[in-house]
Amino acid sequence: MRIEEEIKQEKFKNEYQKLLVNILYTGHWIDRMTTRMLRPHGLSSQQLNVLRILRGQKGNPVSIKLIQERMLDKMSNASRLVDKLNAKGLVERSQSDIDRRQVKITITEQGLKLLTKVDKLLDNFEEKVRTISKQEAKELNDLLDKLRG
Amino acid sequence: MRIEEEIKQEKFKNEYQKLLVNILYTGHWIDRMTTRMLRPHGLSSQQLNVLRILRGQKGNPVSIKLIQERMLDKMSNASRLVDKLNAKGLVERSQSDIDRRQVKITITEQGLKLLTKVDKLLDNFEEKVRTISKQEAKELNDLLDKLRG
DNA sequence: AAACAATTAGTGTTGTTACATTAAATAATA
DNA sequence: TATTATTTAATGTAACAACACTAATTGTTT
Repeated sequence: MRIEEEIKQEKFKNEYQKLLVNILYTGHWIDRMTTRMLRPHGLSSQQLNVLRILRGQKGNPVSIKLIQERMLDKMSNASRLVDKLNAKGLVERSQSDIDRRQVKITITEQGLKLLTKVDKLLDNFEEKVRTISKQEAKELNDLLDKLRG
Repeated sequence: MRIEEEIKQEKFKNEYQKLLVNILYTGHWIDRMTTRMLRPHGLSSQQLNVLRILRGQKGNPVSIKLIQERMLDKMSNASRLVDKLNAKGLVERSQSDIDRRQVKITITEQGLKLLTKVDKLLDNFEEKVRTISKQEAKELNDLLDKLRG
């Protein structure tokens, strides 16, 4: 559906302004979809992001700082997100021996299990997005990268 | 900058998953930029969105429902946003005569003035985005529309 | 007309985000 | 070594978002 119809605005100042709106809108759209899929499992999309980062480290403990750097939304409070995941038993925290400022976070078995379950759901969403070809997806990726300069 | 570098993740499951992440990331990026530009003027990006919708109606009074439909983020509380704008003297509200459930919102002179000031700032941001060609911007727009199905 | 359904705005609540600030530990420098 | 700067994590705060729910009004059906 054209962005003009989605937000019922037929005219934009130019193609660039329309693009900014379109990216924002599509981002919200993706966020909304994934949030809804995650809710029944008690996860927010940011929490999922953290879990995936931890899994990406193959069980190696990871500092809050590293999580922050890798997050989609860098300004969010990794500390508090980890708190919540910890309360649910999905991650564990321990003190670092080398640097006592640092905290080491690892994903638990339970966390990994939840991830695999949730991944399947999100695969379904990804399927829906395959209305564009692989080549087009690559073009989009390149253009977005270029856009951010 | 490539998305891989931005979030320090070198591998994605496939081009589609990368695309979802890339759109989310770029959306946040745009949001962050505009939020920062607006802050000195005491506006949030959602509030700006509402003001622009009102301006688009050329002074005609508009219901909360219409605002909601046209907003980028449809689930947000148009009521409360209008409250804030009203408190700042940027919009006015009155009761509708035909349907007493409805409320009519109009943008004030002050609101229009603020908008033109802020528009200039945002034009600067738009300039930054012109690293891609007009043709590429159009391609991006079309692909995003196609993606959402 | 009466009963029921739908629409419209507003509110209560919970969680999240952005940003500033603090506290503790470590690194760098005089 | 003592002092200062930097790094790391945590927290306080204000604003915003998502969703469910309520109240008032209007529309529809019998």
